[in-house]
Parts: sequence; C-alpha cells; structure tokens
Amino acid sequence: MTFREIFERFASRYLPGNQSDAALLRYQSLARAIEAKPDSPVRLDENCDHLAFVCCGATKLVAHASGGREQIVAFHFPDELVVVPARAEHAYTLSSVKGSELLVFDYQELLDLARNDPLVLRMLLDCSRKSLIRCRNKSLALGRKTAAERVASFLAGMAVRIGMPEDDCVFLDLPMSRRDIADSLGLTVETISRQITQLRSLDIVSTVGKSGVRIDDLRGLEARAGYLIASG
Amino acid sequence: MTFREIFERFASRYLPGNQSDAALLRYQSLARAIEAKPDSPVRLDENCDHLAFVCCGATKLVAHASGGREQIVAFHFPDELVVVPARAEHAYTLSSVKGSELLVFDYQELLDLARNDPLVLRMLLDCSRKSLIRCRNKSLALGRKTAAERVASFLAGMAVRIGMPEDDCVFLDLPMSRRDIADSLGLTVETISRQITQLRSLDIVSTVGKSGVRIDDLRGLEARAGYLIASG
DNA sequence: CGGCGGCCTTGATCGAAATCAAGGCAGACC
DNA sequence: GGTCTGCCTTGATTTCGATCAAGGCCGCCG
Repeated sequence: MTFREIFERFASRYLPGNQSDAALLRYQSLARAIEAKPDSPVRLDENCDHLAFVCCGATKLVAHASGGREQIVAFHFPDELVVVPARAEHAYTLSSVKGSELLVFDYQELLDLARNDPLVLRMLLDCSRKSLIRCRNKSLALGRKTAAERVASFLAGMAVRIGMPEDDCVFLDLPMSRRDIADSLGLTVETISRQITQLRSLDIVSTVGKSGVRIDDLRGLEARAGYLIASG
Repeated sequence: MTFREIFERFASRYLPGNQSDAALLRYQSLARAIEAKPDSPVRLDENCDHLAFVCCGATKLVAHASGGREQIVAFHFPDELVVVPARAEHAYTLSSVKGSELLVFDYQELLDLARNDPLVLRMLLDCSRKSLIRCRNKSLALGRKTAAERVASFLAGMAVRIGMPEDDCVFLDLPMSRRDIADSLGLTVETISRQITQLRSLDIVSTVGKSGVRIDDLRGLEARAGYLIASG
C-alpha cells in the first residue's frame, strides 16, 4: 500500500469530513507510514508519546520490565488506534504480530494540530476511553482470575473483535502465537496450551491448525470467563 | 464542605478560566456532590459512565468479577478525576477509602456540554491518558512482577503521588488498609504484610503505626520495583 | 482499668501455575 | 522425499504466594 492510501484510510475513518485540503495536508505532513515485520518492534523516539493507526495486520503493545520480562498490554487490529507511551519506569514498544502497515504520529504534534478541533479531540478521547476500559478489564483478569478464566475471557473478547460468525458458532483466525497470548494473559505458553486442550475436551472450542479456533459453545466459554452475571 | 465550594474547586482546577457565568452554571447543573463513607460504594446509575472529581479524601475504583472477587483498578487522591465505566461483563464501583467528598457527573452529559470546548476536551483527554498509563503499568505489575516487586513499585508510586518529603526520606500516610493494597496488587493481606516486614528488615522502610510508612532508602525501593534501568 | 473487636503480623501447610524436560507436528528448504 | 527448525503439546517436578490458623497490637467504650 502507498502512503497516500494508508493516510486516506486513516483520514476517512478518523478525521472529520469537513476538513479543508490544507488541513488534511497538515495532518498528512505529521504522519509517517511504517511497514512492520512480525515481532520486530517499530522504532520510535522513546522520549515522546506516539499515536499509531493500524491499517492492516495486527499489533501488540508490549510493556517491558527488568530481566527481559514482557507483558503485552494490548492487541490492536485494523482501523484501530494505539497510544504508545514514552519511556519512563518502564518502556513500551509496539510490534507487529503478523506483518502490518501502520501510520504513526508524534502524539504531541498531532494534539497541537488538533488543539482547536473538537471533532478530532473527541475522537481521540473516545479511543482513549476504550483503551482504558480494556486495560482495566485486563487488570482485573491479571490480578484476580484463574488461568482458565483468563483464557476463556481472552477468546470471548477476540470473538467480539475479530470473530467470523459461522453457522451458530464463531470462527477465530488468531493472528498471534501462543507465546503472545501467554504474554498478554500473564501466563506461560504451556499453561495456554493446557487450557486450550481442556476447552477442546469440553467441546467448547475446536482448533484448526495452529491459528484457527472455532468457538462451538460461546455460552459455555463465557460461563468460564469469570464475568459477573446477575448475582455473580 | 458546601456544594458551591466543591464545585468551585473543581471549576478552578478543570474548567478554563474564560467561561461565562452562564456556562459555569450549565456545568454546575450537571454536577452532584456526594459525601462517601469509607468502604461503601458510591451509588451510581450502572447504565452509564460517570466522571468523578475527588475533592478530598481518597477513593478506589473497584472491578468486580464472579464469586465476589475484587480488583482495585485505581486509587485517586484529591483534585484528581476518575472515569467510572458503566456495567458490562464486569461491574465497576467507586468507593471511598477514608471518607471523601466527590463531585459526580454523568460522563455523556458532561461530554455533550463540552462538545465544542477544546479546552475541556483536552483536559479530559489528558486525564484519560494519565489513567491509561497508570493502568498499563499496573497490568505489567499484575502480569509479570513478583510480590516483592509489586509492593515496592506500589510504595514508590505512592511516594510520588502522596509522599511528604522529610529530611532525605519520604513519609507516606497511607489512606488505604492492607486489604486495599492487596486488592490493588492482586495479592493477599498476608503477603503484603510479609513484604513490608521484609522491607523493614532491609532498612528500606520503617513503619509508624498502621498507616505510616517512611521510605528511608528510595533508591533501594526502586531497585526492587522491577523497573527498567539502563540495560534492564 | 479491662475487655472487646478490628486490623495486622507471623507461622505452617497447600495448591495452581511455573519450570524443566521430552516429544510431536507442520511448513520450509534442500 | 528427507530433515530441519520453530512452534505447540504433554508430562514430571518445583515454587511462590494462597490458604489456614494462631496470636499481637491498639483504639474504643463501658
């Protein structure tokens, strides 16, 4: 894809339709297109925040702690926005999970340009609010849920975000590896594997190759996800 | 404190100074003051998001999972804003940790009123970005850090937020109980207690009564916090 | 003053997930 | 077709923090 195509996709989705050509050009001049290869972190200036638009593929936002430990803090899919924070006590890197095309902005520059544009500000606010809710749900899972519940809520969440309805079930083509799932759920690959095996033996999911997961019993999956239902 | 006083404190901190009296009144008409007693959740309509301004005291935002399990997702101190999400797969409640005075808005109503006010929107965006960063750091801690590291980073974080410098150390008067700390760090009270005991025996902190913690060796504390330093 | 009731601390044991250690499987390349 | 390599699965053992079970401390109130 060309830079123009990527930028246009971003603009049509996230910039208000009434922008003048000049305004669009100003946004365009702040953007940088990046083609990200699987698992290699996107090189960004660590001293400032960035905003990335995922045009195609899938990305992971990774938080780094001492000793090389990594926690995936969020996955992002096409047409979504990610805020990548500057380095502080911890470093954050954005990586592709499967090969992606991204459009990257310096967050502050973008905000300065949009400083008086309520539509753009509301869009940013909305994206930030959604990320915050996802992150809080993840904190709950990491802090208080069992391995079985984490895997179930992960799959149920993916079903909503990238599931393809099929007969009376949902098919998932997971772009991320078992290792990525483990790093996202605060578990190990072995535990992920065992949990998926167990879901299979309960006829809740079936697997197709390494990346295909068909959710045969979404209710059953949600029932193991630790969600609050009625009296919870 | 009277409603007026609380609202004025909020307005002076978060509403741009150039607002007309009429505009201020519109904001004021959306606000509700609430006096929150320790540990009893603030009653809010679960069907919509809310924004709360903590005027005094300290609050916790609690996420609820099945089986009565709770995870504290964020603490908030005076002059801070919290977004309390509507109920979905999980419920979120805001409680006081020590007795607080709050100003509460329906988030959507507030956003509608501020829809064309870039200054207010930027303020909301900024508050949302800060919460997101804290929440991501918490996810990293919950997913990948040991009990010792979680307690150390908790104390180091509190030192920044509510610490009182004193000689060459920092004094903390923790408003929350051990149980709250445990629910925030995804651990148990017993583990918190043991970790603090260990920090005491390493001369990194000393404790004064139940709520007082003096950080005698901030470097030492940070060194155990799992932060990324240089080569990490 | 004494006894009561919350928290907090400490110790002993248990258990869920990590770690260690083999295989198994499938796509890539010769 | 073979074999190589990376990812995934399965099994055996270990470990960190949870759980279970006593006490200790302190403020509160009679």
